[in-house]
Amino acid sequence: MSACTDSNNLLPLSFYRRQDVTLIARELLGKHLCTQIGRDSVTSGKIVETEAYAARGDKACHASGYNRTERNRAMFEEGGIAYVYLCYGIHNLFNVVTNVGGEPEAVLIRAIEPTHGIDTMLRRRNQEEVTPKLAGGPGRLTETLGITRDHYGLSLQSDKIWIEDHGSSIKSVDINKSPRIGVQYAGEDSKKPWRYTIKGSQWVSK
DNA sequence: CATTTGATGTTCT
DNA sequence: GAACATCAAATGC
Repeated sequence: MSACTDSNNLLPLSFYRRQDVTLIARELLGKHLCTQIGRDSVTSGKIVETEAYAARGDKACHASGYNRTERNRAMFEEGGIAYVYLCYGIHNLFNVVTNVGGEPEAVLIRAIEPTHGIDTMLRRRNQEEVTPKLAGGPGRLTETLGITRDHYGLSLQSDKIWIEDHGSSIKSVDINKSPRIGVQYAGEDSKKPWRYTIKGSQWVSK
């Protein structure tokens, strides 16, 4: 068993295939994102920051208006797979595809609190000690976990990337809601409070 | 400290 | 050719 804890904790496909992406984004807080890449040990951390995106009524979404492109094709699939894309020519950003097929919605994972495989994560990021810079921010997080576009479209029940529920759910009162980062181009939709963080966590991006 | 800039490569117009 | 769901290093106080 290569999982960081117990495969009984694996998030089921039914979690991803629900119709409310902002609910899923909030419920992903406190879950554990895990990877096992190549011959490296398992690396994982607790999700502390997410953002929701939807094709319907959200100009910030890559699939806004149900516009199909080569890049966003994974978002049109059934929920429960990875949508990874290159941002600013440098960074791979990792999203969880949600909802049913043909209804493109996704949750961008923006920060984790590192928990397992610390040595491997420090090596990947060329860091000496664990700080919020290690995995706080969507580009840092993928580098820390070894996620690249090679994992585009990969199932989140695969043995490379998966998400576990360790039983803690974050209460609504403990979630901060704010506008999403870097989406001014979306006009009015940039004001939607679809960025979610765990209140008081030192691990969220700055 | 805060703010600016340079890096980098797809995608879409 | 412009824009881009970013980051680290350099510069300005």
